[in-house]
Amino acid sequence: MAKEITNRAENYSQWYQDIVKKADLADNSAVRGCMVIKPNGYAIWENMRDQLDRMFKETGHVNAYFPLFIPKSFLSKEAKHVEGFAKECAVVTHHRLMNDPNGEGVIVDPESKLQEELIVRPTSETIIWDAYRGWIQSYRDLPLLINQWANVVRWEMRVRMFLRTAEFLWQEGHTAHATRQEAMEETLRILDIYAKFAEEYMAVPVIKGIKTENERFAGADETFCIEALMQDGKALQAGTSHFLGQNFAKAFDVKFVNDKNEEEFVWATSWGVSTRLVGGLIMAHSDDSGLVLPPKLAPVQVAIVPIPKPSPEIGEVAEKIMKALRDKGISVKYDKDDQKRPGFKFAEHELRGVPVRLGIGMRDLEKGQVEVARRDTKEKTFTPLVGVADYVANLLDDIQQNLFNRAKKFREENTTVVDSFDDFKAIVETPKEGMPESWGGGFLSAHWDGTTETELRIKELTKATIRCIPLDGDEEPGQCILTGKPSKRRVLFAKAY
RNA sequence: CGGGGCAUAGCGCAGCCCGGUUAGCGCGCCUGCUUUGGGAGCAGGAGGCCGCAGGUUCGAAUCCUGCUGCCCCGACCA
Repeated sequence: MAKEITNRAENYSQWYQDIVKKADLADNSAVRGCMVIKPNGYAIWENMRDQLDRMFKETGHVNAYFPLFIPKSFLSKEAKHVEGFAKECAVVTHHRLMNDPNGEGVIVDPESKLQEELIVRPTSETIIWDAYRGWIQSYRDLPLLINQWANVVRWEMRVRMFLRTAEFLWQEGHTAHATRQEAMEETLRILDIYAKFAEEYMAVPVIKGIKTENERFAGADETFCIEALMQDGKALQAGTSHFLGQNFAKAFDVKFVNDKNEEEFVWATSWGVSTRLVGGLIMAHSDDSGLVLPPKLAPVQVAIVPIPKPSPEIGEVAEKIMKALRDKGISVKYDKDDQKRPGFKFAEHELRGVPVRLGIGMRDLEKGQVEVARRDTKEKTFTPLVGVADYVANLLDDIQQNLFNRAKKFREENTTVVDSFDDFKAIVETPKEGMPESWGGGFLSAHWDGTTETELRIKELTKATIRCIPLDGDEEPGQCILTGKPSKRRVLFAKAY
């Protein structure tokens, strides 16, 4: 059939792409590395955005908007920061086009060269801290808790729908604080929000941790992250929260006067999640029939399919069910297309990841029941029409929980404690039965001597990197799996997206 | 940015090696009839500058050169 998708175990990345395309989430665009997010995909992002926005506001943050363009000179003010992003910046050099004198369309007007070139933001620390200098004088101006929803551009070599695109949508929080401790608390508060969002809304279990120096955000003193495991045994960094210390305050000369009338540099954080989360959501739950969405983020939570086709009787019942569901805040769609047969609609709603499908036929009406199909397990059952809204509401909760439990069980089964480099290598390199051919090996918990040199050597030998030093990891003396040198605790390795 | 593959109707493909009338097939689309509890059947119909630009030839989807885009695998990254 036209809508068939590649088997997940056969070719994971093709499977992923098939879902993105056939569930109508996104399209490739005329510009390499950029994508068109279609209504179906954008609706998922909107749900994510709305929930996160709520959580940010509940913790005292406000939204603002800073410019897309950053003067080139700003990037170089923070040495590490420029090092991190220089290789992937789009640069605006001119501001005008003109008709080609040779009649070949338009060309860049050479007369319109900018005095100072502009960088399309890869992230906004620099332009925001330049603005903050003017906003902050006293400790009474702090903390400054600002978030922005924006697009950013990072000129990536290799792109993948949602997971890594040249332009992507995200939120970036940029906060300013009077003390180191306050800034650190903010960094961790946001990390908790991200973890809660991932687990409770995306139904994706995450490990909270600290990045190694090597994986740290350019310009940060400390980077915290949430890491999730995808169904092909590879890790996905789902969100980062950075403790920036006074690096940007010093680079942009942002000082404040404390309550003892002393001048100090401001302490900072920044944090973000992006449309990458949509990619993570797809890879965490979906199956060979298509997208599987957690009810809390699904644009359509319930689809009602008349069997065999719409009729006044069925329509009347469907209306009643829809009203009852909507009264409970459940989004529902009545599929009244009379050209398509039920089987087609079933497959279509499964492909699009609708969590619950209700089927109503004349037989059901006679018996006063509806057929209920859940997307996560594909189980079907019948429930009385009376009380169907309560039944569905409970079922949605159950699906949400089941997806999380399933993903968590998968992660637990694919997290291995390793004590020798041979075992480590074997786990990373050995394909796993029933799993995609590109199996990444899952999470590996192992000892590491704490040096970047060893980290890079392990990456070179196995392609696995240190995803994080888990926050809840216990101190446990041991020996580095590569060098045998002493280690205080285990860290989490994986092949990563 | 390196290595490999692909580019033919909206989507998926055949044809190309070995050049030769109107370029095929499946799905989708349009019309009609019959169907209808898991991707309907029949009949008719529309839809193509064969990725782009050059070249070879009487003649190019097919051969040659260059370009562009996409995919896979590496290096880089969220």
